[in-house]
Amino acid sequence: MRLATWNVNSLRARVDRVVDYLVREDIDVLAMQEIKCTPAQVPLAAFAEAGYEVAAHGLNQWNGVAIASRRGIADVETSFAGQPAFGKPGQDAVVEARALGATCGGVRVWSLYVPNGRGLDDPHYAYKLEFLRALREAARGWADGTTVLVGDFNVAPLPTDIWDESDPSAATHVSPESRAAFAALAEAGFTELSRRELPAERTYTFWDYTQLRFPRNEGMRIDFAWGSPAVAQRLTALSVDRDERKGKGASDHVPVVLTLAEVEP
DNA sequence: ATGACACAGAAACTGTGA
Repeated sequence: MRLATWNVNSLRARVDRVVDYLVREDIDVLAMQEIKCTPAQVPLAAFAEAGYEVAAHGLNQWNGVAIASRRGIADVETSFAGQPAFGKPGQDAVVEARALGATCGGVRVWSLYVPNGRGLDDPHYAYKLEFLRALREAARGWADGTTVLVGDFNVAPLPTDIWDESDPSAATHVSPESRAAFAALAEAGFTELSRRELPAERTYTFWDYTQLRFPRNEGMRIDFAWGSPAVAQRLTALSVDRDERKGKGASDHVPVVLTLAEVEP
């Protein structure tokens, strides 16, 4: 099975590129983040013509997560137990569209969009840390299954995962608290699968649209795949599809794709 | 060349992203 994760930065703006990618790269399951639309607005026909079903969760133009699969898509959940809510002061807090679980081809897939954090003194930062803490607690109950947690974690775990650790726009991605909250997912029994498969230096999954960040390869590695032991055992390959950042109409993130050995039925 | 922000929704700008 080939399973990918991709922050698409608007599914409606990117659907042609996304479906082209699925077909060209022979992807079975794609977890998407930042679809920026409601389920009713998802361009289902383009996926269906290519043989994919889609489950989506989106409340408005912000955030939004989805999974496309040609291996079936069952038991959809639109949040995890304990997932925190967020709201501006004076507004009701809402559990945002940042997690979608579904079972595809025998693998429990969670498409995750961890809050950015915005700034170290912003309430959004506490929300980010709480989201990662709650995810860790929920994940303890998933570790004995065939489960992957994939998506945009908005954390650059190591100094080598960012072109410049002093970039002020990435303060919430490199803070000790964010890095500790990310690393603590291992306490739930999961393993981050990309680390041993990718070169350590300057292997990024995101490049800002501005300031020639992509041609200069000034990016961040913030999209990851955590696997339960059953998934980690089946991993045969993992790569970053850097070419998807090229050209007009690209997302600012690229896909991370995993190949899992098939199990005998 | 891999190239100089993009998206959505509301309203001709603002919020958000990282």
